[in-house]
Amino acid sequence: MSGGGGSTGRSAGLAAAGGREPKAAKSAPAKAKKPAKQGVLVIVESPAKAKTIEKYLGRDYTVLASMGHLIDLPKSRLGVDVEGGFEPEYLTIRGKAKLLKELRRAAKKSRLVLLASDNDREGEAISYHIRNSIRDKVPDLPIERIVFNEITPQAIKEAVGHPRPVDETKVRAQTARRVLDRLVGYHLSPLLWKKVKNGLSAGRVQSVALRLICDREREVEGFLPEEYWSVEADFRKGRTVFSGELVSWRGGRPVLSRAADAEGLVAALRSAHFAVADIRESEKIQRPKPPFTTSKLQQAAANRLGFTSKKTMQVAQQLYEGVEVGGAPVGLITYMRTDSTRISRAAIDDARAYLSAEHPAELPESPNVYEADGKAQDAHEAVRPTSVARTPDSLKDQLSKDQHRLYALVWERFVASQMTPAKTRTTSVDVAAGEAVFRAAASRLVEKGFYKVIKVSASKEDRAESFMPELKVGEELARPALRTGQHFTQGPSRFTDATMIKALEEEGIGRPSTYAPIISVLLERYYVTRDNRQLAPTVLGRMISDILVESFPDVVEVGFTAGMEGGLDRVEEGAGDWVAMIRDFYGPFKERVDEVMATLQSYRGRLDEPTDATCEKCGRPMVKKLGRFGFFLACSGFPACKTTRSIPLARCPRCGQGDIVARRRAKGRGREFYGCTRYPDCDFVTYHKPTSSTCPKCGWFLVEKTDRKSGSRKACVNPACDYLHSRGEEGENG
DNA sequence: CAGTGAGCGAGCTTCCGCTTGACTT
Repeated sequence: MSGGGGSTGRSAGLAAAGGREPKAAKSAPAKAKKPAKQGVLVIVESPAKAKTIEKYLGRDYTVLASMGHLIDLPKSRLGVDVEGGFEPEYLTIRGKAKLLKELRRAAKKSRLVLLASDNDREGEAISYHIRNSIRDKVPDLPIERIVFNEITPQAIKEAVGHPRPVDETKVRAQTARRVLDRLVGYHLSPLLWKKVKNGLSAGRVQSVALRLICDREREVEGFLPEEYWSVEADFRKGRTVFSGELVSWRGGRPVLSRAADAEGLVAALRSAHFAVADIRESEKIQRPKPPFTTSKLQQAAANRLGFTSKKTMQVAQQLYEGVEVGGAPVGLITYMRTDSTRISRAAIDDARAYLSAEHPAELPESPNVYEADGKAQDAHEAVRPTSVARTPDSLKDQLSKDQHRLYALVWERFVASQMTPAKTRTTSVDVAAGEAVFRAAASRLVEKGFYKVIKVSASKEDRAESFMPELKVGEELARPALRTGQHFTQGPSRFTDATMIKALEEEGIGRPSTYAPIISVLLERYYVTRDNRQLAPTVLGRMISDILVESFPDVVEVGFTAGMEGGLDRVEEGAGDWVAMIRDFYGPFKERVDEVMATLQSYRGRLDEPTDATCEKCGRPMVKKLGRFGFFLACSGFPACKTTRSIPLARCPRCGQGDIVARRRAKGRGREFYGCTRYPDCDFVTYHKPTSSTCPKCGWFLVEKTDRKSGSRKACVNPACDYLHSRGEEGENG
């Protein structure tokens, strides 16, 4: 074990970080003897983790939580010495002073401090800042760093036995990351304040996310759907009916772009004989998916449960912190912010023990192993249940509906990941008729494998099974009923929470703790709207994106973060100097900022969108504006005429005079609801967002309703009307 | 399943990444 004050070393680059360089250990034993110091202080990030670890470590150890970073750049100014060596000005984060004081006081009473923040770049920085802070007050106290990648008694004890100094190269990489983000964000944002509107923001991550949404919108708008037709045949053998699709015509792929083409083909087959030409059987092995990372959890919860990323994280946090299970609160899942699919040996044993009792036939001989993604920082395990014995069913009464559904998702995914594959047998039959070939296929799950535990998380495709009668090659079939169908090619889809996070993760942009906030910030700034779960840019969002792409193309490029990460890796390997890295970027960047600031035209005032509403006071047209509380209508005669109104979403079906507008509870918080402008004369209200369509049955307007299975659909607001718009069956693939 | 109601109109804003409660200005 290295002695007290261990972590000295080459840290010239970090002198910036608060000027708290380790002083060459002064003669330590000079101090007057104090009461014998008891115990070891361990500092982790999360209080829930602290509680667990304290149990594993026993009496000699006190475990406290830092709740993330305690030291950071100031909020109200740049806080980076861009004239000098880019030294960051580090301060105690507002509101964290008390906590930091407590940590120092606890350190003073200890004989050793073990810094156990997360085993990644940010965690190293957290440890570094805490170490410096404690060292300022208690200079001679030994402070060491320990790391572990899973919360099991063995892993913790192992870690405690192998302390090391804080890794200052890693800290330098984090400093570079922090400073770069600050420089980008705090220079680009004021540019937008000046050119567009106060309060706006831009940054390395949010601006790329916005750009992706804007680029996609352009593709959606530019897409021209093309009409095409299909021909299907409903064959019959005995009592079984099976369908085949036309796949070949005169030796090639059929091209049916008009109804007449399809009908002509059907006519040509009028006198054809239908006979089985080919039968093929194939088997497909489907392996279970790896356990959840944060990103995959958010995607699955969005797709299966209709949760936003934000909601997923809120509910996951509840499961992590614990729910009363037979008296004491028990953490039901492991830490929910992770980029790893790794699973501890103990958890694998837990799953295998459960499976050998419940599903012995689906227990593989050896555990399934999921390779860590190369990019993962891997500080935590995958998201999994803390005990497989706590099945979703057994917890049903103790959890809220949302908690239960999310827990089931996590549980099923993890247990399935340690089970045998599923096997599907597909029978594909070609039926020839004249110059046409129809193909019918049926799939059957011949070995259920991991699907035995997939219930809540099963998709429609998972459940689908189809049947095919016994057939022989050459066998003649009765003339089938032929159906033609009109289709249109499907264009690109707008991003949803799920696909946005997937795209960001694939590009290495953002971290598990930031995926949900990225989407939230775009919504809060009114850059983006989320309707029917789809993310679409507002006029403002496009304007911002266009300005940034035009003026700072490299920064809002998806590859920018990857380039930064490359630089950080070199810093971490000791091959690069973080100050040089920042200087190389900042020089040209700042020059460009100044240039744009001086030359770019102002977009202020161009934000107002014309509408066809007229001001009831002066008759001038009204425009759509963005205010502190969102969009509203204002008279274009402002400031001469100060009329404002909320944006009408529909005509009130109850009184027929008022408009339905979006409202929020006092103080701006709470869920949005939609009520009549004539309140309190008319008290019509709904929590469902109005659409522009009217009900074909009763004439009231339709609203968006979220449907657990298939996303959202339109339904009539009229409680006395049962109209439900059924979604088309298109868009099934992808 | 239940759950509900102002005013916005120039002024101090903003980044990314860690983590949870919340001092009273």
